[in-house]
Amino acid sequence: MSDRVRFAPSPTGFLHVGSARTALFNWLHARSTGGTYVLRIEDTDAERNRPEMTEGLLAELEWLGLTWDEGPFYQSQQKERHREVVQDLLDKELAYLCDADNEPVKGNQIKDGLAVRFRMPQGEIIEFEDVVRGTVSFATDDLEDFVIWRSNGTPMFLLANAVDDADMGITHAIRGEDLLSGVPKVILLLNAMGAEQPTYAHLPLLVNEQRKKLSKRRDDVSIADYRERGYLPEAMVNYLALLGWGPPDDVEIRPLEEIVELFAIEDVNKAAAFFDLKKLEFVNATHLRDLEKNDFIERAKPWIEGDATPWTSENFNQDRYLKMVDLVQEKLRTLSDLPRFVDFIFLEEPVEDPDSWNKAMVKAPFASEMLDGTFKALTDCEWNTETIKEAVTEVGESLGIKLGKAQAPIRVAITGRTVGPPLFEAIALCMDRQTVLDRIARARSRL
RNA sequence: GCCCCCAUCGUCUAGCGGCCUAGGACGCCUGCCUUUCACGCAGGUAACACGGGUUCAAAUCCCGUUGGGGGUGCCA
Repeated sequence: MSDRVRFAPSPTGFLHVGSARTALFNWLHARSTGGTYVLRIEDTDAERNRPEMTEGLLAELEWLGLTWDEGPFYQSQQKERHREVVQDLLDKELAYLCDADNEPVKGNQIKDGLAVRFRMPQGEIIEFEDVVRGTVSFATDDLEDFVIWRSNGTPMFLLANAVDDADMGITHAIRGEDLLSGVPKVILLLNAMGAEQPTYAHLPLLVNEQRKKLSKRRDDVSIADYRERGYLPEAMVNYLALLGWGPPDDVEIRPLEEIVELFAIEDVNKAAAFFDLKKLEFVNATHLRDLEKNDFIERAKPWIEGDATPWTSENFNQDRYLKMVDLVQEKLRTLSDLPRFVDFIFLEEPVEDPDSWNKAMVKAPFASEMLDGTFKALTDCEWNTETIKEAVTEVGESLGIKLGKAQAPIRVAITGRTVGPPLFEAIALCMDRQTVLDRIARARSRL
């Protein structure tokens, strides 16, 4: 029989990077073993459960390419089944009723206003084999009776989780280590139901710089935010796969299809992993660079066409943009970097970066001579990359400075920044002479 | 407090008793290239937490210590 795994998030309204990693590892296990990947929404907490909360979750999973084979199933729809199991446990006296003060109440019938607690056996050792952690064991003496049915008539997570996994024939429970200590209770529940227990695999937690579990409150954990900040889904899953697992051939940057071939849940390691934005940026930049040009253009559209662009749609020029793509694609770390690499060709005046101005103009004693000389040289030269480069080079040489330094004031005058695309190509291909001369003159007048 | 888990460069990892004077990647530093750079290339920095065992041999096995994390809800 083939493996059945599930990703079982609670509907918190967005997809967390830690959850995404769990989803990914489940998905990888299913795909690499020919198993089935089920999506189940654990929405037993009625107060927090609103249908729109799951929409974003599903959208982000699809964006990442982690599509499911079955589901989404909603745990809340199994309520009657859950009730049946709880009642059965009451009948067998493996559970008991209790009131709001946790005082036991006589009776063996589920009743509104009363919760149901599972009776923890004494003197037992619960032991299980975790695929990533090895043998793990708990003494029931350290565990307490726990609620399986709320007084408001809804099942608790442990109960619903155990019942649903059993009913759905889940063979492998792959999830975060934060759920490890709940396992003995689930095993007790499964035993009481006479159900088989799945194989467990507890993934190492994703942590922040303080080595604490990534949290919604203090850390950037929303997959949607990363999407909006210009990260590619293939980069996200690629990076996430590297947290807690490593490719046997040391090739880290690669497509998901290859990771599927190499992945094995047994190879996942135990230690918590720091979510390193720097490395994510590197992975993203690499995937961005590897994009075929048309694909890049397609993916970049939201950053080029929306209302949020620094230029107006009338000033945008598609032909010039397409020429710029060749010059900037390899330099970007995220797609959100794109606008500021190309904005100067579409704006009336370049955006002025104060640091750049200070560095290339104020602190460079030759800045005004460079601007004057270049203005003159560009007034009547031919308009192509080589002649423009030559002109700037010559002006620089006449002042005794190399091109690297000489181009800086020109770059800042025209683009507003010291960092940007190759300057002469951008000017020759995407700007007209008058605009360039105007910008040089304007910068000169401000020195 | 109690229970559970974890421990290789700053970070992510390779290593599963000898191939390890510990490999790769990110970051950082240096140099080269050069039209800036967030591109490329070549180098460099840097780790087996500590203490006991076991063994001819330990990063790899065992025990302890220390450190870190997680869990201990009528949240999931």
